[in-house]
Amino acid sequence: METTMLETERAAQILKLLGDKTRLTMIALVNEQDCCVCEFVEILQMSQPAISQHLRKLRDAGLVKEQRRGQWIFYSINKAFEGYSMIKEILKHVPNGAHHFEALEKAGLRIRCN
Amino acid sequence: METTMLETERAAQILKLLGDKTRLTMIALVNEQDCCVCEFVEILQMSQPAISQHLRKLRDAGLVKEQRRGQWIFYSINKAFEGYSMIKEILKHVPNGAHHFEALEKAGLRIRCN
DNA sequence: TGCATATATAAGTATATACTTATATAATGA
DNA sequence: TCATTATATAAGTATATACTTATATATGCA
Repeated sequence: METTMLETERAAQILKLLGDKTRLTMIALVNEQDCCVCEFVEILQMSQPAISQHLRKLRDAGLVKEQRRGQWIFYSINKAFEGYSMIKEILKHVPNGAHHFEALEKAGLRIRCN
Repeated sequence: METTMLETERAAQILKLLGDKTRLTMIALVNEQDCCVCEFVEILQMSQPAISQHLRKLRDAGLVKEQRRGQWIFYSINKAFEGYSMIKEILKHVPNGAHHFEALEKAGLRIRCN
């Protein structure tokens, strides 16, 4: 696994984005699988505009990508992002996002679209 | 090297502290060697109170330790900090602090005290 | 076409943050 | 003891941040 070096200022920008519980959880989630906005809302128990605003920050900075599938917009982690290797390391120290999806599945709230 | 897991909220707190160029540079510096306040001031070209206030945040959170040596107070990285293993990984992606000390040395501004 | 659902954006607001200047505290050395 | 140096703290301020509520946009479906 390669280690991409970042300028200090660039690294600080990325760390600042991750330095918020909501966004850090979001990244842990998309690191597991693609996730649509309404799923974020359900998992994080926050208002839809609040979720959208966090996602915009992550997308604008390039950490995540968005893709429309029908009426839903799915977010995924951007593996081409220059900070991706640092993010992956950070995520090794943070609880995995998978259990959130399992809980959603149990509650029947997981979106399935093709 | 061990990987200490953190709660998401705790990890976010730490990342937020590192999500500032000044503090991230400070951590990169103390990861190399102990550093006193006037050296931080010289290297970072910021006012002494601004430096002290950043150091207080890092110390209060446990990322760094302080130790008085005569008239100087030296700061060092706290290897016993629960987030230390994550920080070490992050620093692999960030420019090393060593060149700053070399520049100080050249300028004759490095403090030597025992 | 028209309504419902999913998402984004805009505007407003309370709080947090990173500085500034002024001052306090602590150690050194004449 | 007094002046100097190193550092911390306090108070003030401008800006950034993370929400809120209201509204706009886009898709799907009857």
